[in-house]
Amino acid sequence: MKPVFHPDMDAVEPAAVFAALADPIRLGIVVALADGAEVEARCGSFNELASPSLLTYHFTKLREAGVTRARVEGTSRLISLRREEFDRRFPGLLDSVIEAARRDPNLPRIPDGQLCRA
Amino acid sequence: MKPVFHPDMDAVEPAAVFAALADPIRLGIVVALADGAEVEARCGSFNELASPSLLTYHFTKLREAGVTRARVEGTSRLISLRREEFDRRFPGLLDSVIEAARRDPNLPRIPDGQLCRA
DNA sequence: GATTAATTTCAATGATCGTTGAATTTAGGG
DNA sequence: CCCTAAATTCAACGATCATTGAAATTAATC
Repeated sequence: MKPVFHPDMDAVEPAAVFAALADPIRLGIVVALADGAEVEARCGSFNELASPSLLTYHFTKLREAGVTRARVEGTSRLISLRREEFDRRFPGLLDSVIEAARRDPNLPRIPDGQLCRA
Repeated sequence: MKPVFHPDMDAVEPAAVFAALADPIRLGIVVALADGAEVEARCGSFNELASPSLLTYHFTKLREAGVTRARVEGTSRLISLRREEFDRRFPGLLDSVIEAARRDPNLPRIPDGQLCRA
């Protein structure tokens, strides 16, 4: 498995972050990761948001914007928010983003307990 | 002068807001409006960020996303942030957005005192 | 009413975006 | 070693994006 690229948080530009958040599916992923019981989630947990191929595309966008992290484990990938690092770089931003997105009625949601790391 | 459209703040979607903020020039406009001495600014105040034609395009994006307001006065248009309304809808978001953008070293800046409404 | 300054409109461009589907990689279990 | 599950890669598509420049609008001023 080839290593996954994660940008230096200091090199992450605000405009790039907002570009990553400018999509309902990606916002849905962020909210699910923030609200889910598990800190890490398999890509497959999001299968009802989009096709696997499209999910890979969206995960890449989020990861390259510094929002998420990906960890390889066997044939799975575990996705999580880069909470602490991101908050240090952009204090308060992720919280208000999540709070804003959480109230959006027509964001794609994934049922509770469907996020798993196993 | 034909009236300018402003969306109902309740109808503004988070993803659309982030799309509006996902551009350096528009972020520069938002920061300038937030930090400038004048609450309202003429479009022409931003002439060194982009051509007039391109500025119109960017102002439209910001306005349709609920971020800014435009008021017609004579041959000019006065741009301002929709602060209170926006904050009521998305508490804390604009503040952390501006704070994040303010620290971006390669955002286009407009010199202090160059914003004017006259 | 002609002139001028501020801004918009419009058509055109190349670039990027979100999406699809089919083919490929990778790793674990029989 | 084969099979299956999980996810990526790749080429293609139409849609939207940021940008340009030339032409049109609009209103204050002479």
